[in-house]
Amino acid sequence: MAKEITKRDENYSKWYNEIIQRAELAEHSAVRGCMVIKPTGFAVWEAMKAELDRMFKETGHVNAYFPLFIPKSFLSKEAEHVEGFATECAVVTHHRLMVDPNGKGMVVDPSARLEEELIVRPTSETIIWNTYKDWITSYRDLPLLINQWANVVRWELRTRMFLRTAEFLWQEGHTAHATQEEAEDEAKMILDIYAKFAEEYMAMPVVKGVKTANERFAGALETYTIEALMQDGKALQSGTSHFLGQNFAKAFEVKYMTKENKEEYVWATSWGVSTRLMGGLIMTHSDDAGLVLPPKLAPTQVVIIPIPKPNEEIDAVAFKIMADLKAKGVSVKYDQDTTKRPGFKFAEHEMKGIPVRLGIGKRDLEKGVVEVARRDTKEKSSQPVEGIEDYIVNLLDEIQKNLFNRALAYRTAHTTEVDTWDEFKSVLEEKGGFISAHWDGTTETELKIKELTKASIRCIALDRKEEKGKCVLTGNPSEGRVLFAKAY
RNA sequence: CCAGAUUUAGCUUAAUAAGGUUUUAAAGCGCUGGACUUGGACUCCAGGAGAUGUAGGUUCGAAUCCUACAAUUUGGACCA
Repeated sequence: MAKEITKRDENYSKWYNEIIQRAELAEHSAVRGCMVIKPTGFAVWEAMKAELDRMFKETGHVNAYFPLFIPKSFLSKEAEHVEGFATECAVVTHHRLMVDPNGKGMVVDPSARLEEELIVRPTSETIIWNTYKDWITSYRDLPLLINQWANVVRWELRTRMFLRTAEFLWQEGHTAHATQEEAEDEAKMILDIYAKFAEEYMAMPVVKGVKTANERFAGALETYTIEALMQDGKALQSGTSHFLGQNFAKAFEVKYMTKENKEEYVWATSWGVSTRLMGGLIMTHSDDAGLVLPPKLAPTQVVIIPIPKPNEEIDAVAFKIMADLKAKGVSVKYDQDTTKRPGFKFAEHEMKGIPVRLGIGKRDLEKGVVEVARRDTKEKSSQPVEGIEDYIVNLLDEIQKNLFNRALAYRTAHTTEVDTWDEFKSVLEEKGGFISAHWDGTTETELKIKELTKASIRCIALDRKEEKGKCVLTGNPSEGRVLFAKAY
């Protein structure tokens, strides 16, 4: 295996794939478009999941589980919804195999055809709303705030590790409310949770916004999104929260009795983030030396390396430091492998993104210090063994902040206001990133711009300032700027 | 799904511009055992295992040429 990985500015896609391989996050499986998430990668996902789950529960949501299979007829009950997913569904048609009468191996038993074909869920709105119909009869049953952690399948034609795979893991929240306002508030609150999670835990700055009609979830009245900017200047839609209005309630006849004894349709939301966040995490922070993980999500936050190899004296100090760190809630590993040299270990743990490395050698011990190397800046310093645990706790915090600030600075530097079409094209071509420009509000213009430049409207930022202007393409009046970018 | 590229052992690569001499497909790394080693992927000794993506075709003879399929990959179309 080569020592170095491909550099970001040489071939970003290749770099991304190599990081995943070398950091042992995931690998391709024997099934086309599906990946194996390896223990290291899954540990990061579990850390993300644990925090998100906590945040959902804190705001009154509960977990449940709905079936993997959805009767085909369910999917077609909401017209826009089915249209959005029809082209990427895996369909179960049979339930039995038999020995091939003409040869070796197994074939599908033609007599075992299902009466109604089943769709492997691409998302669960339909099966869930079919269920909610029975659960909701009174205003007393509302709001209904349910989340599920599940896998879904979307038959993608072109896949990329974590960013777009045929099967992926996610959470999908599905809520029912008595009033429109309550449902809209729910969708926005979840967006806030997503943004908070992305920024505080993933150290990934995001723009909160709403999608244009064209980019909206199939079946939603409003789609809120968090958009992040990757190091290659492309945007990543990282989480979405949808206000579904009464579309699904009407399609599945979900009505409740108000206090006034009147029958009303409920108001709905759905929202989700997926293992795609892993892709965002990798691309936001990592560098040409490998993966960089923010301390709050790193399965191992500190690694201790004995130089040149473990001995009694070094072990004693290492175990003491480990115990002190563990007592402070820091996850730490002591690399006692005697078959690898320190230099190899340094590079290996850098590749895997461990935030802090401690090196302990005889010379260090004589001086009562250890070497502390931080992954984000690659800076090294000697620190006294005495009180090292407090130093590390602060350092982890500092690294977490630095990663966020660094990513934010990148995004700020790569968000460009443009007012002319020529400028739009040249910035997109030469610099990339978000382009903040006026848009006349029509789908027609949006599609035209996409056709001409491949840039789409990522979102209309929630905090954008009102500002009269002229559409960058058509010159028609505009109420404010929107964010354009090429996207994953 | 469209266009291009790729596919030889766990990984990386070799096998003359050209199908054939000992091609009985070669090697390095990794693996196993040992030595050495106080700061960046060493070095040395010993050991064992391992491959031409799949299916056809051309040929006296195919890793090498052709076709199809598959997977991967880059760019695109499509896509919450």
